[in-house]
Amino acid sequence: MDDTPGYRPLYRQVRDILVKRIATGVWQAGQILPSEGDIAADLGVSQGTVRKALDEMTAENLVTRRQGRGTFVARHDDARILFQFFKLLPDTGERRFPESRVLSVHLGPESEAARILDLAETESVIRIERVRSLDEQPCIFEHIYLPESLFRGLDQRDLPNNLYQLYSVGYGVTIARATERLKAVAAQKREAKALGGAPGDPFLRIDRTAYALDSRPVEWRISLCRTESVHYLSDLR
Amino acid sequence: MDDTPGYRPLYRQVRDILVKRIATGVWQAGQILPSEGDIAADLGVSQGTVRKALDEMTAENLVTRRQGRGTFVARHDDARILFQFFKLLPDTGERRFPESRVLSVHLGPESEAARILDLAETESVIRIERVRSLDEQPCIFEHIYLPESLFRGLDQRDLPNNLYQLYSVGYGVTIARATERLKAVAAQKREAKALGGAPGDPFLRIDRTAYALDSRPVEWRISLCRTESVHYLSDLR
DNA sequence: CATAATTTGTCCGTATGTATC
DNA sequence: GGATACATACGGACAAATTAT
Repeated sequence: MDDTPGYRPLYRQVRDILVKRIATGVWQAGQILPSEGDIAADLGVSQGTVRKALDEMTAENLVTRRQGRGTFVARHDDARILFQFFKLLPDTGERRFPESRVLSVHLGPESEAARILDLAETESVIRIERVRSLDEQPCIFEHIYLPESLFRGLDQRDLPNNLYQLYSVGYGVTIARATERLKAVAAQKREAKALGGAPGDPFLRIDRTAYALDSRPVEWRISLCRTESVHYLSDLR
Repeated sequence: MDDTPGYRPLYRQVRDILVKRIATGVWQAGQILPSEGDIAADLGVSQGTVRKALDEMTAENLVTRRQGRGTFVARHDDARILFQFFKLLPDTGERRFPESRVLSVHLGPESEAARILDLAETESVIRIERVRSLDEQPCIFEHIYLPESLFRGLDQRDLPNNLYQLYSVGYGVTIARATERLKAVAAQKREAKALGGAPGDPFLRIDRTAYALDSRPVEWRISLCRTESVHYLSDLR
């Protein structure tokens, strides 16, 4: 897609400028952007060019546009998380947001996490363990790793269900996209017990790396799921 | 998305017309479309409107556009299948197309498949079983169900590795998108043996329904995967 | 409640750039 | 070089939705 860094179309340069303004907090989550015309005048380009830049950003889920109202910086509200980042659904019934119960929060170096998060091996990492439930039924055992440098003090907080909103509102870190790698594995004793299964049961293991607006990896997450009555949904198009 | 069927923007009406021309074989896979200007003149709209319609179709992987050359109906070549429809990758090394070995082909009614494919319960269904390998290592046991009415004679053919290309070239059925539901399950004797595992081993079960251009379900596929050294890749954005 | 102003959505036309043949 | 086709950029006009007056 971008094999010629020597030349970037104007609308893409505009996009980069707008993304940077969001990334650096000039425009914050939920806030309204200036109108297309104002941005165009500000940057000295045509309204159509701004429009194309915003169209791209809409496709990337970075902004939402509403006719007659304006363009808004996308928020990590529950609805968005649910559709964009939470792919585990009950076999029957509605898509729901899972309840979370935190088991532990630790702090210290962790070499594997450091490698994935692109940190020095000795850098401190926040490690969270929690169990998530759908319909009062525990079904996900989750290990989360964060660079402490980006989320200082997060380990002292009461952790909400929707972590990505906390990253955004509390630390100015916006998760823009993620990559998940799935495997089927045999349940360990501890996870099995927490989810009401038996050791050796087949569990779905989701290995997620999440990236911020500037494309840096900022969260590593391992989710072990008991998929008796839930499934992972993937749309191919 | 389409909550007001009373009004469709012009560019979307144009899109629908163009999709129908592909679906009915007026323009076939791999063929070049008329230029934007010619289509615009033909339909009596501006070139910009045709452009927006084609932009949408590009995003849906229905056509590919190449500057200086033209717009082409997307083909189900190996590269496209590999990226759009085959999400299972080796843990280390390159993305590769799996080899396939057909175990059996049967023909007859099958109530569960009929339900998913939206057929009458008595309608005949083609059922294919095959094993797929990555790097000489069998890792997928696959059950495939097709409506015989759409694919008459397919059960008598030599089945190629790339089935979607056969659907397209041989039967004019273009797979446009698919939905996959993933679970972790315990391996059955037969599947385990075929893939070199043991009964009870955790296998990844992929339940796929694939839809044609007109949004009708035309293929149901269950893939059981031994994910020892491969994983399912899902990009969230 | 009606009207005006604002903002995005759609549609059109034109000119120029870039890639391909 | 020339012809063709898509890509980019600009500008204008009207429609539809929302908000302020």
